[in-house]
Amino acid sequence: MLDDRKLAVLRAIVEDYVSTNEPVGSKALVDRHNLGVSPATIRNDMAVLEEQGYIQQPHTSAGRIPTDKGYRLFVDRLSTIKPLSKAEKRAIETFLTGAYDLDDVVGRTVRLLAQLTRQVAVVQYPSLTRSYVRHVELVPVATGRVLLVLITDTGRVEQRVIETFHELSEESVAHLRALLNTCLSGLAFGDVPGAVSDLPEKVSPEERPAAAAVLSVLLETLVEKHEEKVVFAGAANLASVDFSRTFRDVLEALEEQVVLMRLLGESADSSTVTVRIGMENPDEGLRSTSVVAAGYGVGDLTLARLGVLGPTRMDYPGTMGAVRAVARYVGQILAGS
Amino acid sequence: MLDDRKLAVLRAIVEDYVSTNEPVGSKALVDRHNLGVSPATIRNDMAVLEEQGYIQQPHTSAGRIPTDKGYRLFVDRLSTIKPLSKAEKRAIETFLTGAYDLDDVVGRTVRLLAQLTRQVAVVQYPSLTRSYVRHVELVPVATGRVLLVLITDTGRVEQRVIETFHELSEESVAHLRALLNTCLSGLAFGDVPGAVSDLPEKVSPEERPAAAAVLSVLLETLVEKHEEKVVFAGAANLASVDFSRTFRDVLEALEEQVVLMRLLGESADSSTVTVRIGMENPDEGLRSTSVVAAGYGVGDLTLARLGVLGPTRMDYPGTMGAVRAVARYVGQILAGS
DNA sequence: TACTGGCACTCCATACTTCCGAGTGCCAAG
DNA sequence: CTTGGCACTCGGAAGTATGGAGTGCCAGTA
Repeated sequence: MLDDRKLAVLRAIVEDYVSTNEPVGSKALVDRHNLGVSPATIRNDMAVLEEQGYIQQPHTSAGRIPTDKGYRLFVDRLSTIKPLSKAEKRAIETFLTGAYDLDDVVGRTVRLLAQLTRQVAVVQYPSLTRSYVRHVELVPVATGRVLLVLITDTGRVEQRVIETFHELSEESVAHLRALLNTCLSGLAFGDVPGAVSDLPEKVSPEERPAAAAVLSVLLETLVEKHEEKVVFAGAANLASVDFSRTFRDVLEALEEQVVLMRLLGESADSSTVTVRIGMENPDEGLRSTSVVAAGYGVGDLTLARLGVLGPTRMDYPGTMGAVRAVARYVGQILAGS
Repeated sequence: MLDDRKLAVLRAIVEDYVSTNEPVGSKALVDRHNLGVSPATIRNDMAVLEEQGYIQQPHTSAGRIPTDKGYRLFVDRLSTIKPLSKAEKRAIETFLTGAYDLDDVVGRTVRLLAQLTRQVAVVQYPSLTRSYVRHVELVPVATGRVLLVLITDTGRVEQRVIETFHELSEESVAHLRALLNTCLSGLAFGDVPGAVSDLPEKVSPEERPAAAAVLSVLLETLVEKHEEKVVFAGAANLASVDFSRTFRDVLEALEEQVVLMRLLGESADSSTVTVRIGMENPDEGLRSTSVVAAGYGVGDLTLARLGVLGPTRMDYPGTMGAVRAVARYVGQILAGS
């Protein structure tokens, strides 16, 4: 259906359009790429490509620009991920080493990715579900209130203030803390719910309501809150691209945690780069953008995802290379700490 | 120099320009505000105001718009802070109650403020220097690495991974932890450096290097890192206003922590609202914006600042009201938890 | 002295027109 | 299947009115 030359034409159109941001015509094509044929031939090919929905013209008698479908074909079959240059790799390394806690790792990563791709970068915090409990700390902060601090083996620290309603003595808190630690230390997060179910029975009756409160918050923290945390950076890079109303929509979408989460999509295999183009995006305001994302984690374990958001008119091979590289390095950093 | 009517004219110009975003002429002025004089008289007044630098015309034969100096006079002498409506107050309350940790409080606050003012909100995390140490936790996370967790009386939790270089036994860690806690619990952060100076001498020689590493990180955490943390929200609100190149500059400035810090300015008395207009801003990219900021804290103690950034053409009374109100509520929330 | 109406003038926006050229589709010939 | 030729389309740039909001100034009035 599409012979080799037509594919070459599509590839050339995508590449030219990405770099010039102007509809590309048949003449310009034969000039810049040495396809050994005349413009008229290219025009025939383009007519076919248009009929099949891979390219379109903004108005009659203008050049062609790729459609979402065209980009999709380009990404799937016509391009290969571009490895980073030596300099870029070095930049990643120097930028990411020296991070001193998880917040810092994530923060640096998102800024790095934004800078590298000159687009908006999005990074999800590593999931807790695959982590192990390293330590649980319970600290009274006021009467009727204790602070629960949860430390994971990946160095992540979670905190919640808990209303116990009943006053708790120092000893009760200490007791509860000891109980929790012996009960939970080393446990995978997923196994925690099962392990604590009988815990209230192990404490004296007057401590029981407080223990129940602590437990309910603990479980809540584990399952609910944390898949959600996502940060982004590089919004300024949006300005250079396209503005108009789109632009406001995109910014609004970016500030919605929920949207941001969906943006990165379902977890695929670690460090496989996935691309979502234009209309393929779930969110309304992002219909004119593309998302390049990859999972990252330690070993085979995908802990979370990170990615880049930009205009559909984007340098896919380069962006995919950057995303893949950063995802790998972050994995290494996490494994090392 | 400027009689009452001229001041009234300036006020009217500011108000009209803010609400319509169009240069305001003499005729429109007498129509909308009932100053009891003719347009010609107003023109004379405007000529004087222009000569003194309070207003200017974008081009000959257009209406006048306020200059930075004009806004300054307006804010200082011609307007009063507008209290929030009942509904808005209720909104603040419902929005801020139910926050479960410091991150959450700050996150909600910044979103609330952005929504309330329809501008970009900026919130600085409460300073640590005025806090007290509630608890110190030391957890080994890998050989040669321990995690230091610092819990404050305001419920803030700080964490850092420390390279100890030497391996530490469980007992050593426990010993160090106990030592730190007895030494530091209840201490004001400012007093910590003095209190720990002789601590390395209290441990056995083989633990000493590790203890030193822990201490140096501890001190670093206390003094350096934390004044810095600032977040913002509502960038989408920038889009509606002015774009052009300015816009990119502003976004870039917002993503720089350092700039963001300077933005809020020096700490004045708690809940006194300060305004910085246009050129008064320290940062290059923000010369066409104004910042309305206030300190917040518990009681007389100013813990940090928060504020709003918008175009110089801004509803100052309303924005100042919102900032002041939010600052107060946040103080209450912090005091309560 | 302070205000007012009148008047000539300025100049920005807007709309309308013209015009160029890049790009197209189609066709007949190689 | 490819190619050169050709008539056609149409968006964007550039030029040209035109209307109206707004100004500054001045002479007249209270």
